[in-house]
Amino acid sequence: MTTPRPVLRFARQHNLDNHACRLSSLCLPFTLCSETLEKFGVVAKRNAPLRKRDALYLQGMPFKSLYVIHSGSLKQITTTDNREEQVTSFFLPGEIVGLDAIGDQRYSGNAIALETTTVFELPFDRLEEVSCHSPELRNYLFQCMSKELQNERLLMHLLLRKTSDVRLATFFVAMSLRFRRRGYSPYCFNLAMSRGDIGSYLGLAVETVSRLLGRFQQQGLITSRGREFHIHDLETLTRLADSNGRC
Amino acid sequence: MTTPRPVLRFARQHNLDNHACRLSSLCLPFTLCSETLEKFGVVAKRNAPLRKRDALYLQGMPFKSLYVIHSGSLKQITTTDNREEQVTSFFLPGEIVGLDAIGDQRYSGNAIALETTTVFELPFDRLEEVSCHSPELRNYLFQCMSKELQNERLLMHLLLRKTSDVRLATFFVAMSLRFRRRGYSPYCFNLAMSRGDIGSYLGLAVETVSRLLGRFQQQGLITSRGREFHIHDLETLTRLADSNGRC
DNA sequence: CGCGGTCTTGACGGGTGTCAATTGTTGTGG
DNA sequence: CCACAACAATTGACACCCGTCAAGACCGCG
Repeated sequence: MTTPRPVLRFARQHNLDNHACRLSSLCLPFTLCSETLEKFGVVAKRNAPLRKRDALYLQGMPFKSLYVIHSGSLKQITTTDNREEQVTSFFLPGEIVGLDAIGDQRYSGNAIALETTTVFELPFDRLEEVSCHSPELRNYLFQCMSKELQNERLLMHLLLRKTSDVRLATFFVAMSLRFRRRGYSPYCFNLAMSRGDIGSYLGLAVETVSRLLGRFQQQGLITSRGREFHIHDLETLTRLADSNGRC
Repeated sequence: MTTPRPVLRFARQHNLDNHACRLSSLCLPFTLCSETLEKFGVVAKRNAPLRKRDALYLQGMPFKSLYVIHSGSLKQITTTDNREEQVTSFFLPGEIVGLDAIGDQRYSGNAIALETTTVFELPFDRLEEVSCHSPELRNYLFQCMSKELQNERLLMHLLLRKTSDVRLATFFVAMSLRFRRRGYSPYCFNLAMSRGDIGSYLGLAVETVSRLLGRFQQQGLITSRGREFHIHDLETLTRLADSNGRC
């Protein structure tokens, strides 16, 4: 038979030589003083683009670098002992990938490109070097991780006791925020992930996601054509996300 | 009427003078070289004990210090815009409290003592100073946060799609592990939190928790008398926690 | 002893996962 | 360029888990 679709092209892309590149074009979630940004930039290398379904890293690989998404998007999938696959995160442009790998020095899942995606690589040993002399950078990293930890904790614990519609509404509000923060329209965006990915991320069955999308559309909250989403009533969507869930 | 039970004694305890104290007696989740431990110890101050229901800090208070539990236990409760209260974490001896506050420089919930509890205070500005000259300490902090982030992410996303029995089994297995790591028996321990706290943490109704405890007991997996738990069959409990949930 | 809070147990209904069938979309090869 | 296969998304029917409400038991504490 024909060679199976090469899901992973990690080796290939890893052999390419990278060129140093400024990060000034990245709208990072926090503001950095230009000096710190500079130092950050010195460390960053631009990698060759990933194509859809390529892996940036694989679960269990030794941790070497953090990455910042330049364009495109990633999902992180963790496989449990049980052979269950679980989407644990989505990453959009400007967001830092791999923070959860520092702890045990291994990546905690497969990072898969959802579309053509380019990233900057931040070798962690270089980061550590630089952070010796730059308190700003050090604090920046601390803040990134702490914020993510806080978000994750609160969001997940909230979602645990909420109905599917609240979960999905929360998802859209969060996505809208992330796009707004990047300077894009918070009302109209493409989500490269599949319904199945969204379901896995939110702990819902694909069918439920699909049904809810239909209902939201019927209620005039959003319209979805394929993977393009328009948000018409962000306010009630937000109210729904903040609501008790079980009413 | 009599003065209402003083739930919060933060001010009182904060006015007491603290004395410096070694952390060597703490079984931290990761091993530190003695030199780093020393430096850590220089920073630590021992605080006056908290009584049950006292708060170590309150949601929204400016972040100043991390804390390490010496004895006792804490829960962290976050109140949403909606006046919903959500238990986001439990902290046992040796564990670090407050990591999720570094990001926005404010504590993200109320830290409430579940029993008489003593903590060491680690003023963050001192930590930052010391971490300038100690790569070990810096890395240790990074690792703590990263590990917690990874745990939280995977655990929560897994729980999202699991049935109540799997959630509770997971909770017990995790607790058992945490006690074992501290050198205590993984088969017999006291959990100072109420059923309601456990339910909130796992996203389950109190009644469900109670029913499940009954079922587990009936199946010979555990026995529970009040807040004292004996684990009889950790293996099947683990298998249950790792199972698909919906079978 | 009696009160308030915590825990347990029962009955009921709605939300959501599972299974199954259909349609739409993407990508590959003739 | 079309045909076909593989995959993704939608829609419906049904069962069952679990949240809600309600009542009662247990416990600590004054």
